[in-house]
Parts: sequence; C-alpha cells; structure tokens
Amino acid sequence: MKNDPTSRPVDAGGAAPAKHFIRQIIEEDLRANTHGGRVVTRFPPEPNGYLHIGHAKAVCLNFGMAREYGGECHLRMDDTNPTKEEVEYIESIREDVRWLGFDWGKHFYYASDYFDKMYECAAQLIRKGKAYVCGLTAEEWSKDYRGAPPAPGRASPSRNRPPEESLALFEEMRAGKHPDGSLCVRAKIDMASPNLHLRDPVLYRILHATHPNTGDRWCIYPTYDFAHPLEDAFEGITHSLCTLEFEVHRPLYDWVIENLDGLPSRPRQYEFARLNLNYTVMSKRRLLELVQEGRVRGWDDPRMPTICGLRRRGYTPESIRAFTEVIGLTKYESLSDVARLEHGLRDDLNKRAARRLAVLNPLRVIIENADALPASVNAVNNPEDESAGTRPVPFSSELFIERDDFMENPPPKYFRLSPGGSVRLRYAGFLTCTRVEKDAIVCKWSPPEAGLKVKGTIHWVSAKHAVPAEIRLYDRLFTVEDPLAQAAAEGKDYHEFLNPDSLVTVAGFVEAGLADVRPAERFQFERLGYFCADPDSTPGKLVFNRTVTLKDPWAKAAGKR
RNA sequence: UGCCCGAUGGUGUAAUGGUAGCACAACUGACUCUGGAUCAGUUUGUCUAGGUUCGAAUCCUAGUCGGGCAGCCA
Repeated sequence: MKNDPTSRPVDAGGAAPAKHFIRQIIEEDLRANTHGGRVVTRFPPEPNGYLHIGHAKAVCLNFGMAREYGGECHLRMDDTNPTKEEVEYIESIREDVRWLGFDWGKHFYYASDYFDKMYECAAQLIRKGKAYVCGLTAEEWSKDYRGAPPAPGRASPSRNRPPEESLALFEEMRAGKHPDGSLCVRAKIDMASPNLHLRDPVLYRILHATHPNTGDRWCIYPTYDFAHPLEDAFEGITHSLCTLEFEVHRPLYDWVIENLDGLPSRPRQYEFARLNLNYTVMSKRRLLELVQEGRVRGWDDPRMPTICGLRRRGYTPESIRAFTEVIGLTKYESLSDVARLEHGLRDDLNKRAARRLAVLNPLRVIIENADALPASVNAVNNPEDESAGTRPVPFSSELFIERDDFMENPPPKYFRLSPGGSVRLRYAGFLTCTRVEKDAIVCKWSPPEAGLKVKGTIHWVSAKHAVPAEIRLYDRLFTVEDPLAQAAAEGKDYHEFLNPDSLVTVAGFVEAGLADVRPAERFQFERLGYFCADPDSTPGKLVFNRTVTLKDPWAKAAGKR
C-alpha cells in the first residue's frame, strides 16, 4: 500500500503525500472493510456565495480522497434554507469545481431532492416518541428552557405531547396552517447534556419562503443538523468530512443516524481544520463586504481569494491543487503563508509559460549607430522547454527599456545601465550608454559577437513595433497577516489594514507578437513576472494582469536599504 | 462558566514508544544571455511541571495557552 503509485495524488510534486489522519482513517476502514470497501465522499456547499480557496481545500480533499482510493465524490448543494440561497451561485460553484479539475459524474444532488424522505424520517421519530412538536418561540427557548451549562435546561411544556398530537401538528405545519416560528419539531434527547446540541435540538422549522429548487411546495424545512446526516446516509456517503466547528455536532449527527430505522447506510463524520491564508480575509461575509463596499471590482477581482478571482489573476488549477496537498491536514487551526501558494504557482508557470518581452515603465533609448542594426532578433520561448521553440522579435534604433534598469548615479552592485556603462540586451547584443538627454538616453549598440564583459542583462521592446498595453499590478489585499485578528486586538476596524496599493495600473508596452492574445493566456514577461491577459483585453486595447512577480533579490535588498 | 478539540523551527507540517525529518521563508556560495530557474550549504523547533519506561514529540496526570459550541444559520 505504501509504495502503490496509484494511491498518490497527482500534484504532490512526485513525492508520496503525507499520510494525514483522514488517509489513515480511510485506509483503516478499507482494511477492516467497514463500508464494504467503498469510499464515498461529498462536497456540500450551501449555494449562498462564491467558492474561495478555503473551499478549494475541501474540494480537493473530498474529490482527492475519492480519486485516490477508487471511490466517488458527490457534489451536493446544501439548500435547506431558502431565505439564504440563490440559484445564481449554483452554476458558479459547478464551474469552479470543474475548473479545479474534478468531475462528479452523475453524482450532482440537492439536499432538497430528499425533502419527502426527510419529512418521513421526522414523522418516524415523532411516532417513536423521539421527537415532538414544540410551541415555544425561539426567544422563550433560549431564555427560559435551554439553560446554560453547567446548569441543566428545563423541559419544554410540549415535551410529553402524545405522538399522535405531534404528528397532527407536524402535518398542519406542512400544510401551512401555522406562521413562521410558531411551532417547530424538536428531537427529544437530553435537557441536562453538557453539549447544547443535545438539548432537544430543532429538526424542522416553519419558513414561508419560495425555495429556488422546490418553489412553494414546502413551507417547513429541515435544519442542517437533521438534514446533513440524512443526506449522507441516503447517498451512501462513507466519510463525511467537514470543518472543526462541527465537531460538537457529531453526537447529534450520530443520534439521528442511530435512532432512525431503514436508513440505507451508516456514514461517519470527521472534522479537519479550515484553511486560513495570511494577508487576506476568507469569510463569505467579509468577502461580500469588500465587493459591496467597492473595495474590489467584484467577486472575481484578481485580488480576491475566491476561485474565480484566482482564475482571473492567472493561477493554474494545478498550483492550487498542489497547494492544498502541501499545506497538510490537521485538527488545529493555523495560518498558511501565501508565499507557499505563490511558490507553487511560480514552479508550475516556470515550466509552462511562454516568455515574452514587455516594459512596464518605459525609458526611451536612442541607438546612435543605427546603420548596423538587425531588423529582428531570435528569442527563446521557454528555456525550460526546448520544444517551445523560438520566435523573431522586431528590433530597431529606438527602444524602450525599464526605467529601473537605468540609473545616472548607481549604487554599488548595480548591474544595469548607467552613463558610460554597458549591459546585455536580452537576445540582442549589448548597449553602452554614451549620454543622457532630457527624455531619452543615447546608446551605442554592439552585436552579440562583441562579447562585452557585462554583469547584467535587461529586457526591452522596439519602440516602433511594441504594442501599448494596460498592465494591472496586484499586491496583497491587506498590509498585515491577519487583518481581522489584529483589528480585534488593537481595537481597530480591519479596513484600516486594506493595502492602498493592492492595485496599480500602468501603461506599458509589450512585444508586437502579443497583439492578438486571447484572454486567460499566460506568459512570463522576462525579468518581471508571470502575467495573463484579462477578460477586459481586446485586440485594440490589451489588458494584462500580473499574476505573480519573479523572485527579485535586488528589489528585496533595495527595500531593506 | 460548562463541555469538546488542539499545541513540533519564522510559517506549514512529518515522525503512531527507538537517530526530531521535509517544504516554504531567510541567509551563504556556485552557475547562468532572466539579479529568474537550477545546484550546494547554513540558521532556527517538541508549551510547562510531574509521572510511566531501558528509552517519551508520542502514553498518563495537572497546569498554561489557543480554537470551537450556547441560531428555528450552515
């Protein structure tokens, strides 16, 4: 088993993945034949927002375990609360899961598919005397009955209502004869339990709301605690993986399964720590705030940690999958470093992205010996991939180079251009600066054969041929690692930590060959970083997003000075 | 407050009673037509106190710290 290559996930960089506790549980179950040798998982989002990288961890875990152990993974919309869910999110969730590289096959479900069966299950519990219809309001319940541990709670006056009477009321609830909140179905468990979830939790509540899927067919809806174990049991889920906050719900999950007859399977719930990433926020509520307040341009703003944001930014699904594997899986909360995500992305793009020349902040260069110039030079498309070949790049006597690549008074160890100095022009010989004018520098060009001894190589584009492009430079959304925690600790509003420079738009130039890029095409602009064409980009007006910079020791050292 | 869960370098993790390892980050150096990539190397860690044991990151007890629950949200 240990050396079985088929049991390894695709993106673990060749190394065997860590046998985290979920893998151990699954392998133990397989050995013991706990679920008849089956592995069935599910990803159960509530369709009330867009998926973010935290969800990607759950998606990759659930689909990944199924793939790895020859099982299946269901995609299930957990739509048990019509007051919060909307159809518009459903397709975006499906798209994001697909983009991440997973396939649910025919196993796409809605919790609402099971409303009839769930109703029957509640009726069964009532008939058995294990549930009852309670007439207390939510407020009365929490104020006077539920109690606060260590003190026990008080029994609802309806707790011993005869099953026939509860059943009749339940039927009336369903028929719409009672207003929202007037009645609910409660499990009869233990009003003295130190676990609040076992003090007669609500199983069904009245909600006169139109459901995106079932319309007005129902006005009563099951709660998460009742619905989730049932959905899992109906679908034959073997390992129901959820986040840590559901740990205390597990006894109730088990209670529901154990007290119902006729369930087709016996699922088990296991909990893992959700993903936290530094320099961003992850909750749906905060993300929604950023969108609504106009701090970002939308859910798919490339600065957002949403899947659609990362996609637009230029992230590859492979790098996201690799990230979710490499951060591991534990039962304690931690804060992962985005540097890890970025590392995986560079690693991936370095091998795949075609190299191009682009200048973000142009400085005009006039070549004084224009007579001997080639019309074009041959550039390597990808030094990591010989099969990518080469391309011609037009050359001329007027170039743009990066403003950062020239200094009149350079500090020590500056390897670039300065008056009297020389540099290599990437793929195109050498430049020696002879004088500085107001809006340009004048240089002498030497061919590659000149073999000048230089320390640096700089990128360039031909001013006559280059195409103007809008280039959007992104940086982290927040200036501190954990904006919410720090705001709470310092009594501040987390908005104070918003990075004002998270988006800087510049007017640059890209080499002529890029004039007809299609949105989402990814490139490395040499010496600058990885970029991708934005959906806003058209042949007449190019727009690129900087996905991530290249590592830049010089810039870092400069930042320290 | 009660109950539940947890704690390993700066960060994320591995070691399942037997040499504390890996990755990211940081720092050196080599190489290089990307100050990229690659390669070599360095620095840094078992929350505390007791106990069990030939031997404890691992098991036990207590404490400390952190997280979670107290919606008819999920």
